Amino acid sequence: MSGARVTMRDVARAVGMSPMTVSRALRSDSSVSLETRTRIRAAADRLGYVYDGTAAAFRTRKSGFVALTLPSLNNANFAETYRGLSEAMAGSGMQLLLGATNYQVEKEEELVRQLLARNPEALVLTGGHHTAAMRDLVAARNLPLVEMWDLPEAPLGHAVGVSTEAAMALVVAHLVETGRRRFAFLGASEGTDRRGAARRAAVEAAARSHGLPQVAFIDAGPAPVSMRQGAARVAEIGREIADHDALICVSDPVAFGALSACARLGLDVPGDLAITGFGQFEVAEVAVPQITTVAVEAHRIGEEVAGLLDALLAGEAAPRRIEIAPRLVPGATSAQA
Amino acid sequence: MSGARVTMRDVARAVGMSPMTVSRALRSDSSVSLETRTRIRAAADRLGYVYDGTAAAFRTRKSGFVALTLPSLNNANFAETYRGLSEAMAGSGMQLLLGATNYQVEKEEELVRQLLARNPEALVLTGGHHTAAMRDLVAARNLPLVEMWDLPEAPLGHAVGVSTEAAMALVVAHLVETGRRRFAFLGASEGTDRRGAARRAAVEAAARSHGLPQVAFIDAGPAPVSMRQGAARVAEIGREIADHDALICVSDPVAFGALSACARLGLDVPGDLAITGFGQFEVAEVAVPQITTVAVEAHRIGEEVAGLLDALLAGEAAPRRIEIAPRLVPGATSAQA
DNA sequence: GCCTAAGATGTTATCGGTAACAAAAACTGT
DNA sequence: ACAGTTTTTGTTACCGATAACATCTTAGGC
Repeated sequence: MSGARVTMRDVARAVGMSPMTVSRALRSDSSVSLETRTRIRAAADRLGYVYDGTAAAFRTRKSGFVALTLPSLNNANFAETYRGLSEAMAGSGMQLLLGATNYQVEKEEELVRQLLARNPEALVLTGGHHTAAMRDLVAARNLPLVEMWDLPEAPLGHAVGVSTEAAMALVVAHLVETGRRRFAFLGASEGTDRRGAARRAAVEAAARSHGLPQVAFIDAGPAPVSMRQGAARVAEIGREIADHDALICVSDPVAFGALSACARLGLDVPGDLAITGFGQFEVAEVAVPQITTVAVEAHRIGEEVAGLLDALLAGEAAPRRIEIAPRLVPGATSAQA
Repeated sequence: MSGARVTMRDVARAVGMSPMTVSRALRSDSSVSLETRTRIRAAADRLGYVYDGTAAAFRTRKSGFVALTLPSLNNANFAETYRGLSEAMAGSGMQLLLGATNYQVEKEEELVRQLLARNPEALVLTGGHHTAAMRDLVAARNLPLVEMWDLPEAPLGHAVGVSTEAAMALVVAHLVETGRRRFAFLGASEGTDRRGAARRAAVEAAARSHGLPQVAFIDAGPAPVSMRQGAARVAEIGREIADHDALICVSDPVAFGALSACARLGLDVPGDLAITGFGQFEVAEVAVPQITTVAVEAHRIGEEVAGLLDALLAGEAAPRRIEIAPRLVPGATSAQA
């Protein structure tokens, strides 16, 4: 049952070979004969041997960890990026060490501290905004570093992400084409969501370049904002929301909330008001009417990050910024006015 | 920058003491005199010493990890449980090591192997169904083990979860009260989703006990099934779906998909058909009409698991099973017929 | 046959902390 | 002042895997 743990030595004894050979065999290494290898594998299974990564990490001074921060797990896009990353890294022997920041930069700093204590071989951060202390922390380590989703002009290390400007320009252009000009942006309170703020700024810039009037800002409360907040805020405003003719929402869940509230208010979408979201969440496609959104290849972001890491860990050169092109997915919530 | 790395031995030499004393001083062991401790701390700083957690983990065989498997991150309930767990464990110095199984038991086994390689001090699994090899694997380790969400009669270790029977009985009773009798269950294909299959079985049992006719099964395809699959399947069936008078969906996202499809088909919910979901996802509350669902305190499951782990890691006794009571949240999709 | 190259396996010595036990130094009360 | 405690420091022996180097086979060339 319990007893002493099974080590390579035990496996070695069982097959009458040296622990070194067992080590080589289990790491699927070249120089062990096929027969020996299968014999060792079988013995290991039989004895219930489990590889001790801690010991290996200690000896080789390689933790096998890639540390990763995400704002939240409960977000289809981040979850999908995680999947892409984890699938693409499956063969590499690296393990992901995940932490959630709940959208707070201070939390991120603390989290990164904890993650660094595990001696990760690389660090992947979501977002391009960090505390100064955090930047020092990672600079001192001199680790391969990738920021994702955002696409800073000057990344701390490398970056894989979407140009917010490009993405929001698509939305604004589309709304202009379908005849809208009085825009409002629905997102989280000032200062609580950098990514959202960047989207808003990009919308404003695009609106200016189209010669549109000032874009109104509707505050849905502190981040994270989702369906509930979107719905509540629009419900609170009531039918006056239709003084605008397009409501650009910071994300699809928020857009869905707004859409629901409109339905309850008896407003016609897109007749009285166009609504757009961001992120191509499932709810945008399934909602009635289908919500206009921007698709970002979340899974591919993960894959590209994995590719970068692969190169960086192998000491190869790698592109500093990888831009993932956003794509407009026109839905029925912004059909021709 | 860096030459040879600075170890405790170097620090010890610098202050003329033994490495053991340095070790104690840096861990703020009370048995080191204050003066010695400050002297050692100063020397460590001066020399640029960095504590090697890997070495400590290796020697003490305490990794400070709690390993955790989740079927998917992209699920509000699991994400919330993760949050509950991680928040409740924040002070304990333990770190969560997460892996996603994508709802496959074979994947779970492989994943658990990887996680065990990190010498976690406890293991938390989502679900109560595992491969035999996995059960052996964890039995051999003799680790504190908690299964969550499901509530097996005989847990491998401990369990925190919801009684599926109780939950689905609430739904069935509610539908009977509001005048429905011709039930259909919409969920993933046979054999691809244990948790879903259990819900279906529970619905059938409850229906029998109410003397209702056989519950029809509508196959939404292999797990995981979500909004898209629910919508597609109902769209495919068309208006005949209303031959039933209640559609019990395996989850809220599926229910929302079904609801959308009904809207597109011009069916009146709840007039032509009642719809229920499971899990109190945000979409259930925000959808129009609001979807009847079953609330499970996902965050609390995480907290309770953390409490259990706390006790188990301290070597204290702990309850074998903790049952979280489900609660019906009646929405408009099942209003009185 | 003999010799060399390539292939397969073995030996030794750690990596950097810390548990367990041992001992010296500093107190305590009588 | 001395035995008994308590506090502080030291010694020894690992934890389990693997890098580096050494050794033994086997195959093939001449």
